Amino acid sequence: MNTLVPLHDQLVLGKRKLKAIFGSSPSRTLKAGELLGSAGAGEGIYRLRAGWACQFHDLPNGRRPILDVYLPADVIGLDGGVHVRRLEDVRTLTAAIVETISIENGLVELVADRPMALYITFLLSLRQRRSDCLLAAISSLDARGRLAMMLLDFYTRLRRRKLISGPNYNLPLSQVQIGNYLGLTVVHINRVLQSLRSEQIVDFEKHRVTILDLERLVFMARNGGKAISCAIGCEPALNEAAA
Amino acid sequence: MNTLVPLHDQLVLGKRKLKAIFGSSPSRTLKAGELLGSAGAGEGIYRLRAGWACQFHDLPNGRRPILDVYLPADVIGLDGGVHVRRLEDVRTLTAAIVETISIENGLVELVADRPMALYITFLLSLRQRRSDCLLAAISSLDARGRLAMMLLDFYTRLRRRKLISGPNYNLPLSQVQIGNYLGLTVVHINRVLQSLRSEQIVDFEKHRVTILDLERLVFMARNGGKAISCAIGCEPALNEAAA
DNA sequence: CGATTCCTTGAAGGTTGTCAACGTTGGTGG
DNA sequence: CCACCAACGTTGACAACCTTCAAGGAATCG
Repeated sequence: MNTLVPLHDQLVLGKRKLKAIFGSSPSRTLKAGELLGSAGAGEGIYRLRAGWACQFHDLPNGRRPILDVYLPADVIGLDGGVHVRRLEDVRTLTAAIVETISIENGLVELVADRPMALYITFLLSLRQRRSDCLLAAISSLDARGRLAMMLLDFYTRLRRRKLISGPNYNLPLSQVQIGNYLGLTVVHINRVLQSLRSEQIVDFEKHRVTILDLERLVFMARNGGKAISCAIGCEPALNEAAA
Repeated sequence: MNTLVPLHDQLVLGKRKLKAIFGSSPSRTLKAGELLGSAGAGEGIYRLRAGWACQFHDLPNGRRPILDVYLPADVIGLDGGVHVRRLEDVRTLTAAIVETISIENGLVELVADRPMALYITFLLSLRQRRSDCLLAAISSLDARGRLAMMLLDFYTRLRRRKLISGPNYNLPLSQVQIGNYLGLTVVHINRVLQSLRSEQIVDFEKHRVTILDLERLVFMARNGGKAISCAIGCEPALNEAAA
């Protein structure tokens, strides 16, 4: 544990460096629904200066589940920087400003710097962690639990970045897209959203989320929708390591 | 694309270096069901020289979904190498031999070498890709599709590493664990497995998988269980970029 | 041999999907 | 300004997939 502080310092340094590189990179303004990798053939590395984006995964099935949702300040495309093939595509959900590192071997150069290499592995593990949480939620929570998880996730991420301060935020996903993200159908999403509103837990209207009862929302995101009479240890705690 | 070959060379070099480091690291022999990170307090980086392992995610719910399954030669714990907190734990599924890089800041040192840093990001993106596929399967395939996906995934991974050559392999997961991996219950896994056997598609008995009809299995892993009368483009193709 | 875990089977019920229709919204062009 | 269109939201009825509960049998291990 004695080497933990220098590690942290290196991460901070790497973060700063990467930010500087993105800052001096060309930035584009995109409208809602545009592909991030539209221009060139090769994959790039992106950073959302503003706006939301999301990552699809095309199935031969015809379905297009959403694998991840990116918020302002997120870095996109670090995975896949080494791969050749591409099953996914990333699209903006809103109008957005994107900073791009377009060099084909961008990752090769970034990784040459040790703090930045560390920070990149850190970012990759963050994305992995998001996938893990979503996966856990989808495979073991019912619809209400998943919805609660999603709404809380966006809420805490926005809050941590100081993009919001109150109990409400803008969620630029249609109900169809929410369904594709959570592995449910529109119809069901709609019904669950209504029941959540009628129970004064969350309100989602006109792409505007208002959290009415944070405690119950947290509880549902952990335990699923059906009320479980829990004896011990159900005190909701919202602490997340903000490394 | 002109810089692609050197990138590939660097990856090969990084792979070799990492393998060498693991080779000269202490290796332990574990029995089935043991924690990988049992000994020390800090997290380590592991490599399975032999045996299977899997990663759980504890939910306050009481459930323990399985997030990933590791096969021989897989590297474990690169994600989380930077994190402090830990929601997951990794356990062996069989008796196993594990090579360990136990240094608290192992990742910091590894990343200092550029080819190795690149290879590590490559490994991280591989794991991410597995999560993405599993997520896509769980959120948009029915039980038969998910099971087909899983069985095919292990099959191709083992085949690519030349650990098997025929149409059958050893799968050290109980039906309960398969359920936790695919987001289904034991009972249903059991029924679906039986129907797959009765239809001469796959046989799973005594932890032994035998693929009887690869073509139909691939089709189900892509389109789900219910027979869809597809007009065009349903020729199953098993090509995967073996980067 | 006992004990535990695992597999198996049945019946009943619930959460979710499908289908279909209609209302709403927002943008576009005449 | 209005008509049109497309995407999105909403609602109901019904079916299907899957879960839950319960119990008995098989396998594994000390």
